[in-house]
Amino acid sequence: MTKHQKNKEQAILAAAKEEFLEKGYDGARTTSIAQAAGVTHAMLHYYFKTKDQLFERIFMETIGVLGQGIIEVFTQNSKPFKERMQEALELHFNALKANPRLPLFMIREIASRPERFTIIKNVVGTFAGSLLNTMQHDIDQACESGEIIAIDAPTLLLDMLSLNVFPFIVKPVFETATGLNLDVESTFWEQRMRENIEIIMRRLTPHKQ
Amino acid sequence: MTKHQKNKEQAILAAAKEEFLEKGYDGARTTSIAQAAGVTHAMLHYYFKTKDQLFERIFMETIGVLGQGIIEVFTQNSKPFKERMQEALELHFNALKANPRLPLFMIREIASRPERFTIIKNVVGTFAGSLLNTMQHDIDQACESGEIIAIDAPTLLLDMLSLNVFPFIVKPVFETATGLNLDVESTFWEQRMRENIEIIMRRLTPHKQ
DNA sequence: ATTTTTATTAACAAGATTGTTAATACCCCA
DNA sequence: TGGGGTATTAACAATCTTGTTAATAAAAAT
Repeated sequence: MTKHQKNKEQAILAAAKEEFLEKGYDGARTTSIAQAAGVTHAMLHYYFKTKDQLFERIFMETIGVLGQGIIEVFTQNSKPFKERMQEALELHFNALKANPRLPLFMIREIASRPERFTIIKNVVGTFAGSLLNTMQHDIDQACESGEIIAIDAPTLLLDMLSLNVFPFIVKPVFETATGLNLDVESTFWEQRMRENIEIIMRRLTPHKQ
Repeated sequence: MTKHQKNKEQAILAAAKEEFLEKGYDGARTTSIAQAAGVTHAMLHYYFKTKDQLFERIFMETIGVLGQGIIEVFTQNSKPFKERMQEALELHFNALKANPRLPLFMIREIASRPERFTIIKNVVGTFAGSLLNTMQHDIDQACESGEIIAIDAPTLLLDMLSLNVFPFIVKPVFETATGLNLDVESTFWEQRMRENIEIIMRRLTPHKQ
């Protein structure tokens, strides 16, 4: 681990992340990654034997972010349910805002070559299982106390994910279609987060008609 | 247009649609398409000069479905706003259910090579513009009569799209992660559609607290 | 029936893309 | 200072992929 190596290896990783996130596995070119990293493409194969290996590395390093926020909030128990829900939505949304291209990247890769990702079966499977258990338990409790109306945990989770994740997925489409850049429309994301919270709160709150 | 030709050309188109939807432009192989269609790959280039041309054809033939339902309902004016909203959600959701892989396909392609799709700038741009105008007008009207609470048309449209489209986008991820097949879980989609309608209704309805 | 157009095939060509290798430079430590 | 490992490079090789072409078959037209 000399000084030389670290720099170049890091440069390759950074360039690879950029390229894979942008173009996907199939669209990415190892030569293009090497060029962007400022190294010969033989160097790329020196540090990472194959394109697959390099991809795997990037994929595994980035997958954790997707459930961030939601998971944290539901492993620590305090506060009323709706407050925690609101916090979960905020944390999750902000995690996505910091990594806006991740959701599409994950979905695209898994959809293109599902057979490749049998690993995530275990990861996601057990993780989501325990998250849903906790959620359902908390829901039932909040429901009994009259804080919220009844709802399935999987249904609620999909509601939350749909609202929070989808805007980031269509971001490129929207920007291509309108020519606008959502990130400079500084109020957009703030507004969107508030809207999502509003929707979920209204979904959960018992209303006297 | 002899008998020969039509069969093979159709076979190529069908195989191409399957391949492009499954693997995306970059992952698709013209040889693989030709093979699936049962023709030599020279034939593919005979009917469709290039891979690009074949892709363009598929893309244009399928893009129309995405806004289906929502557009129809908001170009014909009758019934109260919430009823029309419900109908729009149902029609749109069913259009997606009939073409479940389309949303991810579109998003993936546009995200990978936005420069290629400057065409859609005009199509989507003008289309969405007029749709949003109509929607906003109807919203304002329903709002004045006290049927619903105030909301921006773009906000509401993104709410609807998030809820309706996202489940189809994560379908492959979900199925890879769980090993389940959502289409045989016959109640899932029906349930999801009802949930989306419920959410939007609650979002729009003025509640006496 | 003969000519002309269309469909089809097999073989080939150009270029891109991933990956290897053998030679060379660099660095650290004894 | 010199030896052993690590880093780096340029050149090469194999394969894959798209696209062409020239020859042939089939169909249509006159």
